[in-house]
Amino acid sequence: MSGKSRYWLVKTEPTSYSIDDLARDHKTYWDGVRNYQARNTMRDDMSVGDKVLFYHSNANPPGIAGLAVVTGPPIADHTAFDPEHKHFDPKSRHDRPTWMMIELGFVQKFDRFISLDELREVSGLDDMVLLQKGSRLSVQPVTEAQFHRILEIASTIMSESLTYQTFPLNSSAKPALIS
DNA sequence: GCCAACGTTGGC
DNA sequence: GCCAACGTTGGC
Repeated sequence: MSGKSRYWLVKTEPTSYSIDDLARDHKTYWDGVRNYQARNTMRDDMSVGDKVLFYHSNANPPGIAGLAVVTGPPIADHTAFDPEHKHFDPKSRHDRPTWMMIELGFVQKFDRFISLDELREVSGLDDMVLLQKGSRLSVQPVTEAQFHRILEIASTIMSESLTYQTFPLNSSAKPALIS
């Protein structure tokens, strides 16, 4: 096992595929990525078990909606082979696929999403790829420290939401650590 | 809808 | 290899 990041962030427009869709499907192929750097990340660096922040872009507000996990290794993105498909790419051939995808499994939907504004405000996340000017990568690395900082924020959010309930706090209601 | 910041394409 | 034109991303 290499020393590369085991934490990632993926972007998706919720109108096309949201955290609720992933919760419903339990897992999904992360197809349609048509950027070489993102492709390389999926092909070369992601492995089953890696932890993933699930980000809603072009949303109101944009932000991290929950957690996912890599459940399937990189394989050819079959949508590139289908001339009828929106993401068809004639360059990609079965014997030498241009585009790859991994499979993602649902872990958790946050009670309240962590908005982009909030991510910019809190400490410890200044270096996140997501927050860099002009950053548009749809699959990007996250450091272990950044990942745990975000779980910390999510955990605070989860306990805040519990204070509105009338029954006793249930300690198991915190975000589950995936390991 | 606007538009900044990229990434890709293709003529040369 | 250069770079202008074009297409896309994604916040606002």
